[in-house]
Amino acid sequence: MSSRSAGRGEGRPTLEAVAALAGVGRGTVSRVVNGAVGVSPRARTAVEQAIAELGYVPNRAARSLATSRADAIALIVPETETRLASEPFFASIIRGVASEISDTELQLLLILVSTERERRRLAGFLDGRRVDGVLMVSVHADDPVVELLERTGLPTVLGGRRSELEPISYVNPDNLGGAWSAVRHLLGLGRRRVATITGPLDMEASCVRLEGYRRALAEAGVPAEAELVAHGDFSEASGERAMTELLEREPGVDAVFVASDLMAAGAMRALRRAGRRIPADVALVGFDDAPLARHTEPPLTTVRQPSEEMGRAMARLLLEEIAAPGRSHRQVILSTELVVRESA
Amino acid sequence: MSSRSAGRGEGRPTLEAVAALAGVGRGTVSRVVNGAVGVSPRARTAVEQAIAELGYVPNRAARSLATSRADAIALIVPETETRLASEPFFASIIRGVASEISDTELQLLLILVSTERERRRLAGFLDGRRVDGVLMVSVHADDPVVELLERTGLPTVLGGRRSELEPISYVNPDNLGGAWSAVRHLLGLGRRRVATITGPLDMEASCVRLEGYRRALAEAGVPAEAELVAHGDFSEASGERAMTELLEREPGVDAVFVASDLMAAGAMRALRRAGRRIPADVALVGFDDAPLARHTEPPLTTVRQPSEEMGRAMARLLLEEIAAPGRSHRQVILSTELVVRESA
DNA sequence: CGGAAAGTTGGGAGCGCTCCCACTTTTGCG
DNA sequence: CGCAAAAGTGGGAGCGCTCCCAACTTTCCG
Repeated sequence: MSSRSAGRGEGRPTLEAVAALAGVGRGTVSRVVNGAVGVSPRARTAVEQAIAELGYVPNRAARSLATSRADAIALIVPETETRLASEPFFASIIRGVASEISDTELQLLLILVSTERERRRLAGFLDGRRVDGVLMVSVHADDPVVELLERTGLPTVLGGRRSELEPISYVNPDNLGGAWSAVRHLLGLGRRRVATITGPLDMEASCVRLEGYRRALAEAGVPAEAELVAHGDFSEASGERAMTELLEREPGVDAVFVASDLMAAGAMRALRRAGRRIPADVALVGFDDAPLARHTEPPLTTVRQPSEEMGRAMARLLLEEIAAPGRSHRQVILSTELVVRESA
Repeated sequence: MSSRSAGRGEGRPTLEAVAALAGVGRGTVSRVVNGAVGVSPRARTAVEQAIAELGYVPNRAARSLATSRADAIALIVPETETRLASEPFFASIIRGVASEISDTELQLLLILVSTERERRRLAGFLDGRRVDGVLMVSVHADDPVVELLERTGLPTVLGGRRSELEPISYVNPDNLGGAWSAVRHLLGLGRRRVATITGPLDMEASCVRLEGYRRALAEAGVPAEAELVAHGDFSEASGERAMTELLEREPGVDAVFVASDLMAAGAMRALRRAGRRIPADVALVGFDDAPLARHTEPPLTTVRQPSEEMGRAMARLLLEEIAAPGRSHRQVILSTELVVRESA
C-alpha cells in the first residue's frame, strides 16, 4: 500500500524513534502525544514534525499495559444476530450509548454471545482487561455471562435488571407502571376479557409487565384468569403463536396487552387470519413504541419506553463507574408513557 | 464481588506470582498457560493448582505487547444503528463470520462508524493494533474508512468491492449475473415496460446490478429508457419513494427489478397504494432473498445472494491473510440464483 | 557404564508505553 | 545582578507477558 513504513507491525516507528528524530527525550514525546502541558513550543514543534515524518501512531497495547486502561467499552448482547437485527430496541440502545460516549476517547465494541464457546472466548477477553467497562442488555435471570462479569470485577451496567435486588448498577424502564397503564386503558375502553402475551419469564421485564397487567385487573375488580395469559419470547413469530393459542382457548377475548411491539405485530397477523377486526373485535396494546408500531395496520397503541435514553443513561452510569470505581452500584428508572394510536 | 483478588486491577495475580506459588519459573507457567508441550506432569499440576488458587488470568495487553497479536478482529459497518438493524443482510454476514471464526481464539468486535468523530476514534483503535484484521461491509466508493484501512496496513477483507480493480481482498456476490437473470425472467414473462430501482450509486453493487438490468434489456432488444430508472438507497422508505416516482413518470410500467428486497417491500407498498396488483399489473423482482421476501404479500420473487456464506468466506480470507501476511490480495465471487415466488 | 540425545526448566531480554523524579534552563523579582 | 521559583526535560523503572537460550536432568543405546 503506501510507504514501507506501513506494512508489517515490526517496522512501525516507536516513541523512541520519534524522540531520536526530534532530538528530545521519550518523556517529551509522550507529553506531546498525550496533550500534556509543560512542553516548550520549540520542542512541541520538533516532535510534531517528527511524528508526521515517521507516521508515528502510539501502540495501544503498550499504553494499555502501562496505564492499565483499555480505552474501550463493550456492549454485550447475549442474543443471536437474528434477534439483534429484528429487535429495534437494540438499535436504539446502541444509538444512545454511542451518542453518550461520543465525546470520550472510548471505542464502543459490540459483542454478541450466544454459544458456550463464545461465552468462553468472551471470558478471556474480559479477563484480559481489554475493555474498561461493560454494558449488557437483554439480561436473562440466570445468564452465566452476568456471573462472568461479576467475577471479573469490571465496571458494569445492565440494561434491565434481573430482579428487584439487583446488585449491579442498572437502568430500567418503569415496566410496572407501563403495563399497568396499558391495561387500564383497555379496561377504560370497556373491555372485560383482557388477555396478555408475556415475554420470556426468565426476564424481569416480562414478569413485571405481567404483574402490572394483574394489578390493573385486580384494581378494576376483574378476576385474573390463567387462560388469558399466553407466553412468547419477544419475537414476532412467538407473538403470532401466542395469539393463536389465546384465540383457541378463549374465543371471547376482546383485548390483549402484548409485552412487546414485535410480538404485537405477530399477534395482529394471527388476529387478521382469524378474521377479527382491530380494534373493533379485539383491542391491542403493545410495549416499546418501536418504529414499526407506527406502520402496522392499524397503527399500534403502545407503551413508549425511552430506549435511546436508556442507552444514554447506561453509558453515563458506566462512565461514572469507570471514573470512580468501587463506589456502590446505582440505578436509574426511566418512566414510560402510553401512546394511543388506533389499535386500542 | 467474590474474593479480594478479583476487585481492582492492581491486585490481579501475575504470571510471576503463579510461578512463585508453584515453585517453578515464569517460563514453565507460560508454557502451561499456552498449552505448549514439554512440561513435566509434575510441574504442570503444580502450576495448574497455583493458577486455580490464585484465580490467575493472563493480562491480554501484556500478551499483545509481547506477541504483537490482538486475538481479535473487527467487523466494521459504516452505517447507522438503524440501518444495521433494518437490513437483514448485515445479520447474515455477522452470522457467517461468527460461525467461521468459532473455532479460533479470535474475538469478533462489531464496530459501527457513521460520524467523523467515530471515524477518528476508529483510526486510533486500528492504528493501535487492537485487532489482527478487519472485515468491512457496505463499502461506499470513496469511504474514508477504507483509506484508513489501507494506511494501517492491517489485513483487510471487504464484503463488496469498490470497483473492478479493487486492490484489497474482497468477497462479492455475482451482482451482474443476478440482476441479469432477474430481468430476463421479467422479460420472459412478456413484460416490456421493465423499470428498475437502484441502490445508492456510490456502491459498486448498485452500479453492477443496474448494468445487469441494461444488458438483459439490450440482449432482448428492448430499448433502455432513462425514465425507467429510479434511485434508492437500499432503505424501505427509499424504495417506496422511488416506486411512486416511477409510477408518476411512467404509468405504463409493468415490471420492476428492485436492487434490494427491503426496497422492494417499500415499492410494494407504493404499488398497493396506487391500486396496482402484483404481479398482474406490475411484476416485481427483488435482490437478496432476505427473510422478509417470504413474508411479503405476495411473496417476493428475488435474486438469492448467499449472505451468510459471504460472511464465512470473508472470515476465511481474513484468517488466511492474517496467517500469511503480505501475500497478494484475493477475491471470491459467489454465485446468485433467482428464486421465483409469486410477485413475478 | 559412559556419553550423546532428548526432555525440562529458569530466567534474561525485550515488547512500547507512562509515570515520576531528578536535573537543567528559564523567568521573575527584590 | 543574584537567587529562588517556575518551567521544561531526560530517562530509569516498571507494566505482565512471550521468546529463546543456556543449563540441568533424565533417558537411551552401543
